Amino acid sequence: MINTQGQATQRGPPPPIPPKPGQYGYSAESSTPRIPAHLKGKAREGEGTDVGGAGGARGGNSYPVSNPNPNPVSSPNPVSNPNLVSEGNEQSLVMLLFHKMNSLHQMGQAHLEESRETRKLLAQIVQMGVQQPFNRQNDTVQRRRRGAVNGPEMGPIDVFSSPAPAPAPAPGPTRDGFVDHAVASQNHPGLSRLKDAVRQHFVTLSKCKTGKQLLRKHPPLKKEQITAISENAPNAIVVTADHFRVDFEESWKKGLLNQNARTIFVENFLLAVQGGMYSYPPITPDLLFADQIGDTLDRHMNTLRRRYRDAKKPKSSTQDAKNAILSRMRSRRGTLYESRVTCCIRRGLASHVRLLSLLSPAHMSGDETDSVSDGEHHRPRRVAAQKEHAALYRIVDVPWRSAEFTTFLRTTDAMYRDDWADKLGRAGIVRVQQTFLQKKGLQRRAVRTGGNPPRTRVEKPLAKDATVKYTVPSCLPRNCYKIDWLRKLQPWRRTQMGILEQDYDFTFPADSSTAMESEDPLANLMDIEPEEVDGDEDDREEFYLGGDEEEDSGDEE
DNA sequence: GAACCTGCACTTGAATCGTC
DNA sequence: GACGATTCAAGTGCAGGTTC
Repeated sequence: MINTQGQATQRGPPPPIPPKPGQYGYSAESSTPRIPAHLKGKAREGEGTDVGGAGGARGGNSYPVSNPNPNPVSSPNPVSNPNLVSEGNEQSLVMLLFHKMNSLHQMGQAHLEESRETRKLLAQIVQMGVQQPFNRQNDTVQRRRRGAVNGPEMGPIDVFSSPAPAPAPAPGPTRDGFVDHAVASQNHPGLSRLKDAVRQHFVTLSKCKTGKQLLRKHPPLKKEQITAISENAPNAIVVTADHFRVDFEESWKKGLLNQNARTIFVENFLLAVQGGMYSYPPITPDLLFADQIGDTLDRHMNTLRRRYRDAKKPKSSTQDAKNAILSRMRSRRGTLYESRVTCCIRRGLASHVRLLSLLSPAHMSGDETDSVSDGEHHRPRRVAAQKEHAALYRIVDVPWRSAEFTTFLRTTDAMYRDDWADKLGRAGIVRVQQTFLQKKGLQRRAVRTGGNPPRTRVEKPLAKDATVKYTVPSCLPRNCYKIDWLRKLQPWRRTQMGILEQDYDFTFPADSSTAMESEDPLANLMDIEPEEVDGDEDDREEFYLGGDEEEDSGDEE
C-alpha cells in the first residue's frame, strides 16, 4: 500500500515533502522546481494552456532526453511539463500532486497504485488544493455540497490560473488557559470514532439494532406516564442505564423522558470509556466531554428517529425500490467522477483536474441499468439492481452540458479504461489490442489487471416518458454549457451561475490521448458487445499484446 | 423561531464479481 | 484463494419545508 506520509487527510495543504537534491529538477536550496533552460519558453503543442503542457508526461518520443526518470507514467515530471511548472504557485495543486507522485516514485512504486484508497487520497488533494479554499459557505462541511440550482453558489473560480492558497488555519480555541469544551467541529479527525462508539453504545443501552426493535421496545409513552414524569410522581418512569428508554414520538429536545435518557446516556458513556470500552481504537480525549457526546447523540437521533418512523410506517415497496435505484445511480456517479479525476491526476493534466474539481458527482451523467426481463435471477441484490447484464449501463445524459464537454469526459473515461487495461500506461493500448485481436479473429480482450472492468456505458435513447433529474454546476467556462440550454435560462439565472466568459481548452496533449486517437472517441467503449466478452468458453482464447520487451512474456503478470 | 420531517447527496465499508 | 475494481447499502449531514 502507499505510504500516506505527508498526505494530509485533514483540511489544508499537506506539508511539502522535501525532494532529494537534484531530483526531478529540484534544487537543494529551494522546493521550487527549476525549469531547464532548454525548455524555458519553448513552444510546444498546446502551449498557452496547461493542458498542452502535460504532453510529454507519457510516451517516449516527446520526452526530453535529459529526463532523469525513465518511466514517465509513474512520476509525472515537472521537467517534462513546463507549462505546469510555469504556473508558479508553490502551494498550488500542481505542486501538491508532484510531491505526492514523486514521493510515490521514491518509494519504488513502478506505477501508481490503483486502489480505491489511492484515488480517495488523490481526490482529497484536489479537494484541499482547489476546491476547499472556495468552499466558503460553511466551514463544517467536509465536502462541497452539490451545486444545486437553488443552493448557495460558489464564488467564481478561475480555472485558467492557479488555485488560491489554502486559508489560514483557525485560531486555537483556548483563551487565557480557559479550556473550552465547545462541541468540536464536524471536521475533527477523531469524530467518526466517537460517532461509531456512540452508535454502538446506543445499541448496548437500548438493546435495539433495527427500527422494528426500536418500535417494539420503545413504545411511545401514554398521557398518564408523561404526566407522572412531569409531576415527579412516585410511579413515574425513570430512565437508568439498566432501564434505558426513549420516546420516539415525543420531542427529543423537550420531552422530559428523552432529556433524562440523554443525560443517562452521556454519563454512562463516559463511565464505559473510563472502564476501558471503546478503546480500540481509542477515542480522542479532547472529545470526551458531556457536550460533545450529547451533541453526537443528538445527531445520531436524527437517524434513529428516521429509522423508527420508517419501521412504524414502512414506505411502499415501489417507493423503496425507486429510492434504492436512485441511490445506486448516485453511487455510480460517484465512481464515475472519481475515475475521471483519477485519470487526469494520473496524467498530470492539472488544468483538467481543476476543471473537474469544480464539479461534484452529482454533475456526472447518470446511467440506467437494463431491466430484469425474465425474473430468473436468483440473487436478490442482482434482482434489485435491475440488471440484465452485469457490465452494461445506459447513459442518461444531462441536458446542460455541451457536446465538447461531453466528449472530453467520455475521453477521460476511455483513458481510464486504458489505464485499467495497461498499468504501464501505453497510450491507446486498448484500441490497439482490440484491433489486433479482431484481425486475429479472437474474441476476448487482453486484460492485464485483475478485478472487474470499469463498467461499459453505452448511449441508447431513453424511453419517451423518461424524465431526467440533473444538477447544474456553476462557475464553469462558457463552452462547458450547451448554448441552447443557456438561451432558455432567465437572465438573472445566467448571472447567478457566474459563467466564465472564456472558453476552456478541452484538448489533451497528443501523447496522452488514447482512444481519442481514433475518429470515434467512444469506439472502444462501444464496440465490445457483452456477448463477445462472455462468449463460449471453448471459443475464447486469451491473448496479450505486449509492448515492451520485458513484457512480452507478460501473460503471467 | 425552534424543533422536526423529508429529500437528496456524499462517505464508508461490505459485498460482489472477474481475473490471475 | 488472493487481489482488485465496481456496486451496493447503511449511515449521515445539509437544506428547505412544515409544524407547533
